Amino acid sequence: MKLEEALLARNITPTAMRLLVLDELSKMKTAVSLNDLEAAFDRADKVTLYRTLKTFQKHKLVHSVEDGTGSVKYALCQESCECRPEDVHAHFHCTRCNETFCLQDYHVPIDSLPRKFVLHEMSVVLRGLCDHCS
Amino acid sequence: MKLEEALLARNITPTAMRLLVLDELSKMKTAVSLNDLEAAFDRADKVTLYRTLKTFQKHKLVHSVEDGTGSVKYALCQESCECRPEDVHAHFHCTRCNETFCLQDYHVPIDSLPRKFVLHEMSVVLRGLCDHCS
DNA sequence: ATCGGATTGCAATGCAATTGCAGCGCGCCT
DNA sequence: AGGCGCGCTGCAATTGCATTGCAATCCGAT
Repeated sequence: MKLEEALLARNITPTAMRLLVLDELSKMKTAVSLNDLEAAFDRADKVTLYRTLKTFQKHKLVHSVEDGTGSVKYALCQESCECRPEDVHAHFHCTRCNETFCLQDYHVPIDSLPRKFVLHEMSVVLRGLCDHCS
Repeated sequence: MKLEEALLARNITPTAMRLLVLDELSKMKTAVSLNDLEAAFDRADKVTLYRTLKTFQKHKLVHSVEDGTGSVKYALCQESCECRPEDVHAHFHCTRCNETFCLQDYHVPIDSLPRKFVLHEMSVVLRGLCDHCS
């Protein structure tokens, strides 16, 4: 099955829980918070979901965004993603509907860092109104 | 006095506390957290410092960064700053010394947002090693 | 069948941000 | 000069999210 393959491809041992979480995430159109994810399940322990996301993140299956709402949001990575700075896309947080979107093809040019600064990761968050709310 | 003028220019009524905070901030070379600021004073209430920063921020005397450490950092705005997206500069968080720098002249081009998305603010955080730590 | 490491669930903790309330100071009005 | 009101300050307490410890459970390998 496709979901299981995705886990294996990232060296994550597939468990029932993880498959369910991955399934949910793949249905999500926006980046979701831990609470959002919990709400998508009838009964699932929040900490387990938390750790599942952490595992996914460690293996680069999902990436996280701090969109300024105080709670971290998570979204699936693209298949080719290695979460290197050049892989990073921007995120857009709508201050009206409170959704956070992955702007997959909004990449940020990385040039002219000050001398001797070494870049490992980057995060770009835009805020405003999304297409539905503007 | 110069500090007092700065407050007045931003329509902030100058108080002893605020002058002290502004003085401290102007000495800081990096963006600082509430805890950092508190540590710079012998005895000052954290909540007062918190509210002072909030006031400064509302009046665009300081801007804030969420650098991913979990605690918000604050730094003085440039004189001309209105905190509009085009005023925004990037921030660099060194994962080794844990300092967060304002990259005053690292601006981010804002082009090609998806249709009907309206941009109000933006935040760009780079992570890696600073010049001292690399 | 058994063993051991990984996974899950539940309880509890840590920490930063935020709010409520009381006291205080300072300017303003009479 | 006295009194009022508003904003500022300090202290106590609460909220909410992230994170950890521990016990129970599952699953694959021997």
